[in-house]
Parts: sequence; C-alpha cells; structure tokens
Amino acid sequence: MEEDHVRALSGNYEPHKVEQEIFEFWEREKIYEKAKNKGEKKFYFLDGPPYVTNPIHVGTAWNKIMKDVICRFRRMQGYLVRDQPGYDCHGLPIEVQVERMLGIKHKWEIEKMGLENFIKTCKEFALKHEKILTQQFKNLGVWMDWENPYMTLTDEYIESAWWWIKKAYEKGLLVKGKRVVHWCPRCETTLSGYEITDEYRDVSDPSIYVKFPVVGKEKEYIVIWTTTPWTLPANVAVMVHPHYTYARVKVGDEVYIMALERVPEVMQEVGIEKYEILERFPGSKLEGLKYRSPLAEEVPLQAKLDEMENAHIVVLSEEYVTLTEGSGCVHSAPGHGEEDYEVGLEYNLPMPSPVDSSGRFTEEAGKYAGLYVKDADKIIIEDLKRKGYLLYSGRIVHKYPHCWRCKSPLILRLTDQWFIKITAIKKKLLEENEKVFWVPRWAGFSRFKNWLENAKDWVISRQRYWNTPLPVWVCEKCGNEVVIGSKEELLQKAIEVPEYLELHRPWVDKVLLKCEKCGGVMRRVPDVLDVWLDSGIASFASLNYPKNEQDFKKWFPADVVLEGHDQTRGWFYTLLCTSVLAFDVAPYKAVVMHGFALDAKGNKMSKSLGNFVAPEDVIERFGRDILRLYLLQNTTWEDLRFNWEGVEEVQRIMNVLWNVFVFATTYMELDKFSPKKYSLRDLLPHMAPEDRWMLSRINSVVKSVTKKLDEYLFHEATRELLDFIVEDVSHWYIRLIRRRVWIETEDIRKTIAYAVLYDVLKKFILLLAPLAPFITEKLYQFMVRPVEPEMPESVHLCRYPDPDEEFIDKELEKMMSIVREIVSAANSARQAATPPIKIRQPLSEVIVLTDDELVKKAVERLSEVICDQSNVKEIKVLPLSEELKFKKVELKPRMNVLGPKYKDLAKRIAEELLKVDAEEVLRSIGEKGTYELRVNGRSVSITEEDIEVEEKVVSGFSRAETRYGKVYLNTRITRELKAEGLAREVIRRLQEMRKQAQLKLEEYVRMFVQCPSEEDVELLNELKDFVSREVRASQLMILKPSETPPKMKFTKEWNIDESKYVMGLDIQ
RNA sequence: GGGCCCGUAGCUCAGCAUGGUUAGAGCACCGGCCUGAUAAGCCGGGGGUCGCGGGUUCAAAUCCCGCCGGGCCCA
Repeated sequence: MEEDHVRALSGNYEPHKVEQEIFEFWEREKIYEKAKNKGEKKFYFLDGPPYVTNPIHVGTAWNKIMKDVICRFRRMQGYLVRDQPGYDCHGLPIEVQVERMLGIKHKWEIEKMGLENFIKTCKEFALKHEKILTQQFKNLGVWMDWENPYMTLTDEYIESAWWWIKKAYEKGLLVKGKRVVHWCPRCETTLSGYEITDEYRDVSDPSIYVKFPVVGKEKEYIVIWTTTPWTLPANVAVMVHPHYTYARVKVGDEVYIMALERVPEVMQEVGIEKYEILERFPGSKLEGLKYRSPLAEEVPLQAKLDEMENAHIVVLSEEYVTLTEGSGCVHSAPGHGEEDYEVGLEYNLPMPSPVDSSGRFTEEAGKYAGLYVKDADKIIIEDLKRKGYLLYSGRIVHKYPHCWRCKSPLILRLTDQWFIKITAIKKKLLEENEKVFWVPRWAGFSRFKNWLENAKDWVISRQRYWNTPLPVWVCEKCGNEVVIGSKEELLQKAIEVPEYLELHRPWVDKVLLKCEKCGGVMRRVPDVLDVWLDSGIASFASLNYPKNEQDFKKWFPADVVLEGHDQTRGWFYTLLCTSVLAFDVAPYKAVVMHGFALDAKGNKMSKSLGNFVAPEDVIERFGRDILRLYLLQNTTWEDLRFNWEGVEEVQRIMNVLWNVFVFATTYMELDKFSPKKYSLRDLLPHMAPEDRWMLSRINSVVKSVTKKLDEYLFHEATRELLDFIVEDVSHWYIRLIRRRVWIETEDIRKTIAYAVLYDVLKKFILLLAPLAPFITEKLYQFMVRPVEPEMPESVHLCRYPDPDEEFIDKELEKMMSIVREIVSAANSARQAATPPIKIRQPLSEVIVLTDDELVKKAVERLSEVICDQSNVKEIKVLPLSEELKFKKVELKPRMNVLGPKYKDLAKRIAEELLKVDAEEVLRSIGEKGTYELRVNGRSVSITEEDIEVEEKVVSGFSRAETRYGKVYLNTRITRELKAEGLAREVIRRLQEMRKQAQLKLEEYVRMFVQCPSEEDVELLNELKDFVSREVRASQLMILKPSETPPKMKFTKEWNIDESKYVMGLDIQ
C-alpha cells in the first residue's frame, strides 16, 4: 500500500488566518474536551481568581498564558489536569463601582435605598464582568474549563468559607476583640492592609511639640511630638526607650524632659538657642512618671484619665521609640495607634477612642464633640497655645494613608473586630513553606519566609455588604454566640427563614436562631468577611469541600499556583494560612511568582497615562502565538517592559520558523517523501556527521526543554526553542543539507536529510505546542497528520516527546560548535585578504593550527562541513609548532631605546637586526633574556625592550582567529579554481533569472551565456556540464563576444567583476 | 523607615551562585558578502564609567559595605 507523502506548505505566515482556522478546528472537533479527559495521573492546577472589575491587560494575559502552558504541558505528559478557572466576585471595589452606577455617595444611602437592590446590582455586575473576562481569556487561546469556573459568590463557595470559619472557631483561633484598624471615615469600614499600601501619598500635616506638665513639679514638662493633634484627646501615656539616655534640659525657667540625642535638633527646630543640660539618665528611670493632660479642661475624658493611676504615665518600649525624629518621648493613644495599642495592652492602660465611625469626635471629647477629627487639629493647636502647652507648631510633608476609593485620609480607630490568630500557627506556616517548590527560589526562602516571620493576626471582619457574611449569630438576650458552618446547619437551627434565601446580606440577616442557652432570639452580627478570605480558601472551596469530600481527597493539595509578585503577601499567604489552619499542610506543592507588565519605560500601564496596551491590540497586529511567545520569553519573575520592537522580533523568528517548514515540505513533496517508510535507526549507519549532530541536538533540546518546563522556567524553555529553530535548524542544518535535497535521483543521502528533518520538525512542533498552540497545531495538521494518520487528531492530544538518549552525543555537539567557529573564521579571513575574496570563489585549503585534541577531532570528523561551508577544497589541522610556515616574524628596532643606549652604534645595530633570523632572536630572548648580536666585530646584548615584534602572514595566506585556534586560508587562485568561481557566478545569476521568470523548480529550459572575452569562454566551457546541471538547462550555449545570441524570451545583462555578460533563458 | 528583587551597548537581555584571557548575544545603524525556503542569513565596523562610591583580593560585572534610581511587599 502506498503511504501518502508530505505536501508542500506554501505562502507566508499569516497568524490571523492560522488562528481562526485552528479555533474553528478545535471547536468543531471538540479537541479541548478530548484533551481534558485524556490523562491518568492527577494534576491539580489552581487558578488565582482575577477580580471581576476591569478588562484584562497585558499582565493578566501573561499570567493566564503561563497557566495555559502549564496545563497543556502537563496534559501532554499524560496528566489528568484540573484546570478550573476562578473569579473573585466580592468586595469593596465592586461596591464602589455599583455605588457610582447608582449615584450613591454615602454608606447610609445604601441602606436607605434597600440592601436587596444594592446586592442584586453587585451580583449582576460581577456576573457580567465574569463573562467579559472569560471571553478575553478564551481569545488568548487559553484552555480552561470555562463552563465551570469557581466563583466566590455562590452559596456553595460561601459555605466553604463558613465551614472554615467554624473550624477556626472550634480550634479557638477565631477571636472577637478590640483592634486598632485603618478606618475610612467616609466608607465607614475598616480597610485591609492590602487596600492601604497603594495609597500612601504625600500630605502636609501639622508637626507640633507639646509640653505635658509633670505631676508634683513646677514648670517641668515631658516634651512630645506629634503630627496628629486630633489624637491628643485620646492620649493615655508617653512611651520612652528604656536604654536610651534622656535628659532634663533647662530653658529659661522651665525644665524639659526628652532624649539627650534629640536635644540639639529639637531645640533648633523650635528655635531655642540657649539651653542647659541639667541631668542625664536612662529612659527606664522615667517609668511610671505621672503627668497631667494639657487638655483636661476641654476634654472630660482627659480629666478622667488624670485621676486614674494607670493613665498619663510614662511607659517603656524598646520597639516603638526611635531617635530618628521627634523628642524620644512618644505620645501614645492606644485607641488610635497599633503600636500604642500593644503597649497599652502590656501596661493594662485604658484605651479610649472618642471618635465615631464617621470620623467625628464623640461626647467624651467634650469641647470637640461633633467635629471631624482633621478639622479639630487647628482648634486643638490653638487651645494648647493659649494655655501655654505648645512648644512649637509647624508643618511637615509626609506619607499618610488614604482610602484608595474615595481618597479620604484614613484614621486609626480602636474597634471591635473578628480576627484569626495567625500568630498561633506561625511556626507551622514556616515549616510548611519549607516544603514548597518556589520559583524563583528566593521568592519563597527570602521574601515569603521573611513575611511569614512577621505574620500578625488577621482581621477578617468588614463593616460592608457585598461579601461573604460572617456566620456568627448572637443572642439578643444573653449574648451567647454561635458559629454556623453550613446552610444546612443554619436551616436546622433557624426559627425564622425568609422566603428567598441566599447566603448574602440582606437575606441571611433575616434568618433568626433560637438561643440554646436562654431561648432568646439570635441575630447575625452585621459584619462581612475580608474579601481576601474568599480567594484564600480557594484550594479547597473550589473543590466544594467539605460537601464534596471525594474530590478533595482526589485533588488536594494543588500541584502548582502561579501569580504576580504582589501576591507573595496576598494570595500565596492567605492560601497557606487557611490550609494550615484547617488541615495542617500547605495547599500547594509549587508556587511560581511572575513579574508585572509595565510600559517600555518601566512605568505602570494605565489608561490615564495613555501608555496602556491591551492584549487585543497585540493580537490584532501580530496574532496570539506571537503575543504568547513574546510574553513567555521574558524572565518569568522579572517585570516585563512591553515594547513593540520586541514583539516584532518574535514575529521575525516566527517567519523563519514558518519558512523552515515551507522549505522542508516543498522538497519532501517534490520527492514524495513518506516518513513511515524509513526508520532513523536503519538509516543511522549511512548518516553524515551533521545528521547525527542534528539528531543529537533535537534530543538534547527535548531533554532540556522538558526539564525547564517541569521547573516552570518558561522563559528559558521559550528562548531555547526559538534559538534552536533559528540557529540550529534554519541557519545551519538546512544550509548543510541544501545541496543534498537538490539531488534529482533517488539517493539515500537525500532520504536521510528528509528523515532527519522530519523527525526534528515533528519533535519541535510537539515541544512548542504548549507555548504556541495555534501554529503548532497548523503545522501538525499539515505536515504530520496526513502522513501519519494513526497519530492523535490534534497536536495537543500527543505525548510530549521523550528524549532519545541514544542519539545524544554531547561531544559531537561541541565539535559542531567548534566547526561553526572555524567556518566563520575562514569567511572572515576571506574578507581580511587583499583584495577580499568572495565566498563564491572556491579556494584550495584552510589550515587550522591547534594542539587541542577535540578541535583536531572536530576538524577531521566534520571536514566536509567545513569545506562545504567555507567553499574550500581541503581542510588541514597542524600543530601550533607548524605555525611558522604561515607567518613571518619581523623585528622592528626601537630606535628611541637603542639610540640613547648605543649612541652612534645604534644605526648599525638596527641594520643588523633586520638581517638576522627573527625567530632565533625571539627564541634566545625567550630563553636567556638576551640575544647576542655581532656588530662591527663586537657583541651587543639585545633585550626585549630594544625591539618590537610584528607578525606577518606569509603571502598567499590570510588569517583569522577563533577561541579554538588560528585559521589560515590559502588565497592562491589557480586557473581551475578561477574557472569554478566563474561558473558559480554564472550559475548564481541564471538561478536568479529562473526565479524572476517564475520557472518551476524542476523545469528545464534552453539558456545562453555570452562572455566578454575568449578566455572566459574557455574557462566556462571547462565546466559547462556542471553549470547546465546546476541551472537545469536543457541546452546551454556559451558564446563569444563576437557571436550573436539566439532570441530568447528572457535576457539580461550582468556585471561580474566589472565585466559585462549577457544571459538568456527561453520560457516555454 | 524596613524586607526582597532589578540596574551590563541606542533598545531587549545573557554572564554574577563556584572572582581569572580582550564583558557577550539579538535588534537597530553603517560597509561588504551570500541566497531557488526565508521580509531571512554570513563577515566586519561603530557603540560599554557593567548605576555610583568604598572595601576584600595578585585579580571584581561577579564577593562585602554604603549610596542613588526603579519595581513589589510591609510600615
């Protein structure tokens, strides 16, 4: 039975056409579905859920493309891959967008309009954007289970969160307590740390020094510094460092207490020139020192604190007192500062926070009640000044956190919050992290580890609406609390359930429970959960755990997660926390961290800056495979600076790739090559060294690329593959086999070239398939499937190739790289010759001088490659000691040295030096340090300094150097060589004319060449057969200048070395 | 202010862990060459304070310290 043969691929690479065609093919043949269910060993890829607000940008595309590479690669390795995408659907950002859509400006308006409507709008918004994002991801060629994403807004997902909260509660790790949190007075909610860090911006604030009068002393004060005067009504203590030196400083008739080291700077800042240090002592001496509030008259709270024993005293802190700014005595308001709060706990201080949720002072603040805190600053300063407690008032520009959404300055407020005691499981977090495979390593073992070591308790409650509700119900009567772990449990315990129930506010708020302790009615606390908890539980919530225990057992933990470096402290962290808390193990085996996509200058891309590039823009101009490869070749964990030239470079490479296939298939079709007829192993004994080299290379690449993808080094794998197809296949192997594929008869050398090329290209397609799924599918469908119909119907259903170790010959690869350098040197020597010699002109020999055994071996084994590629008849290797045959050493006397030394004899010495054997002079100097020169009957000692050495290549040779030795090129052109050179000049031009005349490759036509001289006619006639064969001339006439050329359809005049030739060919 | 990462040719980057010929590649530019797959390729040229400063060393792009600029995270 006749096997079908390879057909010629034609035309240029047109990505859009290819991609459209492949999209349709995948869709029609349901290739994704087939690939998805094919594998055996499980592989759990866990998608970090993108937030469903904005359309994707280049960075999001990069992220999903790398994930796609993982899934495709693992599938080809035979894994059953869990590839569920995820979407992060809750949270303040959506609330903000919805508020904007609804024209709402304040939190209370939401409740006024009705929560139900608001939540419904949020949900619609999330679902709508989920669809947009999915469409965008699909368009990149990303294969995921788009029909079944996990979404954090479903009841099932929320139930997983509830289960986890209950688990934490049962372990005693869910705690209600006071916490100082960043609070937005406009949004009236706490913000997570993540939400704050983006919005530290420079603002101008007051900078004041205040005097706190010491109890029992006349005119003695503790001096504190603050930039938030509005926190003074909540002042409870002053912190000092126990080991720093403090001083009592006399200024006029007053005494100030402050850190000694700070005295000069503070005095300068407040403008005091004359002062005197009265006493020095360690800060620890100040512990317990009682002072009076400077605002006792204005603020009832302060007056009350004055009366208390454990308030308005000096406390010690090693951690929170520094000498870089202020006075070294730190105003401490535990209700308005995290550090203050911690010290407050330690000293059992009262912790007033006389500010309400909208940032206004409460009644406790007396005179200031009702004022917005920032507005109170001015009045407080005035009051202090009036009362003589203000030492200095200025302004300072510093970074201060703002609400990312409404830009209000945030305040720190002591509030009741729910939190998870991460500190209790910190050790285990660190332990589990040790077991994770991090890419790059330092991301896990420097950055993430460092972060874990500083882990704090996690405040998980929020005072908002569109989030997972906190599943805690509290008894109105006795305060008893119950934590609910599922919808089922909720319904079981409910005494009242609304008609419609989904696990969002407001419906869930309407569920009332009966208190088991007192029989009272229990209501849910109004808080919702931090949106970071939603994505943080994805490792098991996406598996629908605990409802679906089987899936959990099957898949958990994830084999890999991959996100940008902002997630080191975000998702990577919350994932680890939730899993370690619930299961005592890390939720992932490998974590890959990637960079951000920035603009060409390294700035963030943003629509407002006008530097935003959408992935769709790139697709429109270049196509999906090019976008993918461009992104993938960037060092994974480094930021990507998007630039269009870089994309163009990838496009050029893809053009070369395409043309490699055009070349290969064109000749394979001409010869009706059918790969299944041959086995590489059978052909092996007949192979040329370059064939074996090519096979070694592809198998080395298979091995190396597989390892790189196994370790998630996408950029290294991408670069290696592209480099391989361009350098090794296109630039080298195809050049080497070109003459072989032109052989017209059946010939084993040609067959081998096809067989090797076919094998290499097929493997290459498979290797590249996960990275560039469209073009590889196209080439597979075109070149492989028709001739090997038993292969899978899609490249993405194939097995990733295994390296054939038998073919790998590292020594041969090394030898070929040596040979490539030698060829390059030989060509360089042609150019260095005077006059330069064209490559088309054959030469007699190249000589490599080396003592290196491998170089010698390389030249011997690959001599034909060198001769062919450098167009010489012979290649020789000689030991270094033979080099003197090809170079002359000449001595140049240094007259400026000899002159002063030998005066009038110098001239004679110079003359003699030029006569003697230079080699011998150098040898003697090399051995003894001097050379004894006879001049006018006396002996003169010539040393190194007296001469300059010049090396000259002997005439008839040209030289170039390589890392592996010097290369000499024989530049003598014999009559025979000249004839061949001329023949090749003529051939080249006739070929060009064939191409211009659009003759078919295999077509034979009549031709003539009219030479400018009799001599040329003679020369050319010697190689007439050769020329005819090369240009496929049915008849070749070589004419003298005097003869009249026959009439032919296509004639042309050419200049060869300044002489005019006329050539013609007869088109049928 | 702290942690981690990055800074090498006009541009994109490799080299740095294990210090050692003249610091490389691709792109772009210029000159020459080659070409019946190639809008490709080859040879050569120009182009570098290896962010800056100090230290260790016979020797530093590489190791150490400090600083500057950028990114992320934390405060």
